[in-house]
Amino acid sequence: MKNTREARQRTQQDFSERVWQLVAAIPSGNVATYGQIATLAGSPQRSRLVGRILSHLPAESRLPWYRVINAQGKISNPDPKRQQQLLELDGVEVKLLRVKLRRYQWQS
DNA sequence: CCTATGACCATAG
DNA sequence: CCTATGGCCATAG
Repeated sequence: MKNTREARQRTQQDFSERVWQLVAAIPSGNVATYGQIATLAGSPQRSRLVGRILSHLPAESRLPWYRVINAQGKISNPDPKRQQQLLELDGVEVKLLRVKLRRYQWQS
């Protein structure tokens, strides 16, 4: 298995596509964690990259990025107000930027 | 190459 | 509950 720049980019592209696919599959009313998405996408170590990928979505994207929060159940988006509002439209309770994972975490 | 910086995470105190 | 720490990975300078 050669390790060319192209090959590396391809695997990262694959990862991104899986992330998009998985995020799109999170049902309304549920949330997932960055680590959960990374694990389901096949790379448990890349939770950080999941956040990066979501942060780079085009503004007009219809992907429900706001359904992804951190492992503590907390919104870690630097601009959390919009995310909280969108989650509440889903019927998810948010208190002090926090969601009860026990209740809302996506059981994939 | 090295350092700094993230929408992260688990663990320890 | 909080902060600190070490680990992780990709990108930018």
